[in-house]
Amino acid sequence: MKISGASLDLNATEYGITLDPTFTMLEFDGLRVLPVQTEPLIPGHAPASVQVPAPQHSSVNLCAICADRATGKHYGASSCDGCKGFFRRSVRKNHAYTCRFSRQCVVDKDKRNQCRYCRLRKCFRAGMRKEAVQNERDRISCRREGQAVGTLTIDVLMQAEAFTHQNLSQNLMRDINTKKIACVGDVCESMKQQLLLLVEWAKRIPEFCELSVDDRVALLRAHSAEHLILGVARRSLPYNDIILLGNDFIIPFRGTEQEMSKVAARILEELVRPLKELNITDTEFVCLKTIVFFAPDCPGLQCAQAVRRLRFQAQVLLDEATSEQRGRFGELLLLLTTLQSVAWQMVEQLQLMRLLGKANVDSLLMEMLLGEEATRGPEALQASESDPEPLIFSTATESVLSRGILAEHIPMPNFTSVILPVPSSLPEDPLLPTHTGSEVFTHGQTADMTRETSSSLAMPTVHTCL
Amino acid sequence: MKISGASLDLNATEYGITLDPTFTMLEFDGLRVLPVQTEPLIPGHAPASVQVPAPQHSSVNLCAICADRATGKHYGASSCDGCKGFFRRSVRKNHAYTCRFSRQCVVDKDKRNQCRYCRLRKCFRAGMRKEAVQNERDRISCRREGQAVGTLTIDVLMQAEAFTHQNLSQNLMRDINTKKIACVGDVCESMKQQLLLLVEWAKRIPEFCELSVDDRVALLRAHSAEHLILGVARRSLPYNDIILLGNDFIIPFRGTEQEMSKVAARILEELVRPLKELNITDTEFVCLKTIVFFAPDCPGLQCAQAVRRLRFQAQVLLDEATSEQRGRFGELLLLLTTLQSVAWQMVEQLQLMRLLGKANVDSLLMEMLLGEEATRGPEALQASESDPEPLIFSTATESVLSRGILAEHIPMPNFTSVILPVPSSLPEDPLLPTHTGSEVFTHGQTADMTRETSSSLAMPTVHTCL
DNA sequence: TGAGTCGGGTCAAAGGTCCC
DNA sequence: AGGGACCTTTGACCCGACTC
Repeated sequence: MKISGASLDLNATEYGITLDPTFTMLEFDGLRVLPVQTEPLIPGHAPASVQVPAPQHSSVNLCAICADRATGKHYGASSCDGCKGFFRRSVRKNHAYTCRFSRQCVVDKDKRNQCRYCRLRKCFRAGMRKEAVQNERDRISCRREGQAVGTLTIDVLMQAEAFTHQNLSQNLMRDINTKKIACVGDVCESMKQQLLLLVEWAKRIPEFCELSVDDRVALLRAHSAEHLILGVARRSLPYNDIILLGNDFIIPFRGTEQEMSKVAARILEELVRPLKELNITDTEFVCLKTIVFFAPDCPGLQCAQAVRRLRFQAQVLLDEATSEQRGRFGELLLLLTTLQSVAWQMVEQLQLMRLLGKANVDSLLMEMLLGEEATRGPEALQASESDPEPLIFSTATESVLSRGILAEHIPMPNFTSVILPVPSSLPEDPLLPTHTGSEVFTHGQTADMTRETSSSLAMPTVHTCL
Repeated sequence: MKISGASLDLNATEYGITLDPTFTMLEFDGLRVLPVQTEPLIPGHAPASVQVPAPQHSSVNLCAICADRATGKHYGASSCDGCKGFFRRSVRKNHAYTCRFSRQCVVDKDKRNQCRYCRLRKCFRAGMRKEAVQNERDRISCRREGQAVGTLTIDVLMQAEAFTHQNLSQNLMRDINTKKIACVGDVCESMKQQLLLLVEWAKRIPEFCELSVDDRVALLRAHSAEHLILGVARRSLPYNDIILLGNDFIIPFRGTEQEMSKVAARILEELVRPLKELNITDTEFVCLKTIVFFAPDCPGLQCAQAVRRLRFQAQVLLDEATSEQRGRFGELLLLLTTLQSVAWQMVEQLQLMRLLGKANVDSLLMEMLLGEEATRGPEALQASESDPEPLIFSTATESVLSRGILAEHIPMPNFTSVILPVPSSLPEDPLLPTHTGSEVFTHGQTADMTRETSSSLAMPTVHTCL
């Protein structure tokens, strides 16, 4: 805050009392030696117009303190740069000088640095006002400092994202009209691919890799449905009323299977459309994705506080990435409630279709989307819950219900599994060769990829992917 | 002028951590403007686009960035000449500033030159647009409108909120230990009270009253569960591990009925705890509530765009109410996904208990929370759906499932009802006499209130409440 | 039409920088 | 550890096209 209105007054008083009892700023306004010149200035016209006692080197051109060449009026007095700087520094730092002699030192160009007390006094007497010295301002120089609130950076997130998009440009090449309409099986295949990519994406975030295995698994399980929806919505941004899957199939707004049409319509209407209107950038997208990913309320999280910090960093990054447009940050964040709603509807739909035998849901989807372990049926899961609440239904339908919301907050039981090594930092080359990437993720080679990524076990689970 | 050499250091200490140096403000080019509204605003009324929390005097004359005297609207925000020039120079020269502190510097008349990063960011947040800065002297013929935020104000929201809290202080008087533990019936009673209060709250927002009846009903139905949870979380903030209902019953963290304990635990853990940590203010609370309320994705909404604008205004108000603390706005908004999750779990739990006969769910709860009309069973609702999708289950269990998520986006069929008059603007005295309020909402008089509020029909519905 | 608004621009006098 | 020559930024003020 403002220090020393008081101390400066004290300072001035001190000068006034010891030297010149009549010394005050107001009086100086009156008995100013130099003309106070506040008349309307004509632009381009020198302010020296009025008072011209001496022809050439009028006093306006001379420093009123030391008679050096003046560079203009400063703080109320025509002065040189030296006296200007001296006055500013003295006032800013609230310096208290003392005269070693009898306070009658000559202050001129040569001797102005011999007595700071007398120089400052002459500044005041020449009309300089301490009020004209402003607050310290921002630095101009371009040297950079300051550091991050956390370690999460846009760069890391963008690189992780780039990895999952090596097939995107290829898809864009092909005409959208030549793509085939997806059946339920195609959708499931695409989801599986994307979930594996999500795991790979996460593994490229060093902060994720530093978490415990259980927490990594918990995070991957918790909001995978949102990530699928978010990803598909982003991929579909360039098109109209068409959802483009990761394996190059499409879901049109109309004319698809009933089971998928509702979710598809909501994706297009409630997510793709707003995202189009916002014209979301890549930076914003990865921030949103990261915010969804580091979900501190995720059930069974051991280190929820660390996850909360990471999400905080991510949302601050998004805030900064959007700060040029009022309301944009909020609009993007509010899309997450919509995303959650659509994702849950998709999960319920999937669960329903699985129970009706309309969809062949494999173990990875079971674990990450439906929140169940592939090796067990829903009954086994229920039996393993520690909650003593009596079972209300024992039919498969209960599973639909409980998977939706209730069971989301039942911690998964740990089970032994093979954990593949996790990189402790970013790999030397975070991007796989483009060739491999585009080949692996092309439709028709899904099985290869699955086998490749989870090689040590026949059955893919989140644990084995890590 | 005042001297404040120490202020920066003070700030630095206060802010603590600092942030990423690589950030630049002006790296984006083609950002579009948000939910574009070109609606005709009342000329001459031009509400201050942004206003500082406190003053209610003519904020139109104050600079939205630094609160200096404004010289008019510049680049989309009411601002002073200094901020006008600063914004133009920054945009023209494509400056990239860096905050030396933690990007939450105070920007006011005295300190506006201390951090150009934070000043520029505040310019954007106040509504200034890069596009409004022209390159040369040639003017763009089309005189762009100043993007006014809207008519929603903190004052109106706070007054509406005050109405619903007339009984709060009374409750606080009584010792928390003397309160009784709620049974399921008490919870349902409390919910009904609170839902009626929600209707009254909404009716005190002029912008709500200007919507069509169908839209008003749709909004009230859409997120009532979230409002119940949000309200109960806020009411419980002063206590530890105890949920305080509106009718003065309590739900302890442990020792309540199984059906309620899970939801109660999540409310305490995932909502009350973070809200305590954030120490949410009343202003922030009403903004959050309003954001939840004006849900543009709400099914069956005719005028979704208007609702979107209102939510936009509300989130900008929240942003401004939180702008002094970095990350706070985002943390508050992210609580809404948690709120949604908890609310849905509560609805499923309630649905379950209703089906099991454990809870006596009356018609208002049915309509607002479970999304069904009281006069019909679930079968009737399904039969009225226009969607030709074949029924999969015809048991009551299907209803549980579909109510959860699927049916949320099935538009409710219209039905004739009695509509009580809606005030077209704020009533002369927006607050009912305290006497009436505190009596009506005291526990034990719920039946009276219900009868009073929906007097024209024996059966309360949202329509009749309006 | 004439006052009001909001783009543009200018430049005195603030500021900061950095070698001495 | 200042001093001061030299450069940058600020903002009060003005102009002019356009609107009401």
